[in-house]
Amino acid sequence: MQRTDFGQMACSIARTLDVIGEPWSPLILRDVNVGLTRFEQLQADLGISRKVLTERLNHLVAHGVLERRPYDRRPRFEYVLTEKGTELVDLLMVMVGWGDRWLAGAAGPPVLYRHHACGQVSHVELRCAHCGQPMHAGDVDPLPGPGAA
Amino acid sequence: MQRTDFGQMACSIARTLDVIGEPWSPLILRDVNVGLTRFEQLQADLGISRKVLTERLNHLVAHGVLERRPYDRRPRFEYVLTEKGTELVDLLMVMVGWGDRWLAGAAGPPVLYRHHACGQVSHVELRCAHCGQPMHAGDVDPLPGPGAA
DNA sequence: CACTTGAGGTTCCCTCAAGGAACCCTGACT
DNA sequence: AGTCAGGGTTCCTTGAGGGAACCTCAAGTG
Repeated sequence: MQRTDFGQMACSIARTLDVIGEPWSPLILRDVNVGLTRFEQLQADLGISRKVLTERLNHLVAHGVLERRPYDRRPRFEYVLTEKGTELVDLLMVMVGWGDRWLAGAAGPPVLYRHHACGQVSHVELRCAHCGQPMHAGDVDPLPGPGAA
Repeated sequence: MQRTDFGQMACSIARTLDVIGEPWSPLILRDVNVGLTRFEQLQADLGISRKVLTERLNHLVAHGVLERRPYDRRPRFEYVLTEKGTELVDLLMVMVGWGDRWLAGAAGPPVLYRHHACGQVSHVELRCAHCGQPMHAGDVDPLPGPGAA
């Protein structure tokens, strides 16, 4: 697929895409996050080619997003999110928010999320980690960082 | 690319991927967001094939994420973010946050962001739009929504 | 013991998308 | 009329995704 190597670019967006930018990868993480952790479960739920599923899982394991671990004395394995992978779920939640708002149509969102802390059906909002105020497209200025090219 | 049609799935993640899941699309949005709005600018900055760039721009325009508009009496066009597209930048900011944290390495992040409201270099944090408390992977329960399959 | 079963892949072929270079079209400028 | 630049389009080659068939290992069954 991606013949251009995004991982070498001096851009955190490109680097993130190098890890989860291939087709199916975010959907695999979504499924793993809700407990579909085995090869057969993922293949059945997604309808993905077994070959591609193998490639994606290996890639995600190689990048430390998933951990492959045995769950039986037989050669059976499940894939679980690492801490690195768990934090990627934030990205999925933002995708859900945008998709719900702009793509759900008249039928409404296919899934709702109840927030444990308040018990309400809600969605994510982006805030500044420093001051807690909203932080969106026009609210920041980019500056060259230490890892700039 | 994506031969499987994610747009038809009853999942906001899959639907979002149908819009911006193809290779290069998030990087195009990143560039447009920082003012690289013309075909030649995008092609030069990204190093993307002209053919693929054409396809991506048409796709993003067709989905209402970008607007193509003339900026000269000659047939010259620029691509600008719609409101729908501007809200997608949230997704990019979360990708930046994750990439900075997990992929930047010893060199540190290539770009820093100063938040207008507080003036500090900061990053985004996900909060519940209802109660304002943190909202991450384990903080929600999914429920079937009105648009469920 | 041989036989079956199921998870977790691997191999094969086919099609179509990405990369890349060359080419084209249009309107302004000289 | 000739040139130039922006914004594409066309063509070919390579390689990734889809899909079906096949393989392997260990446990369970008779």
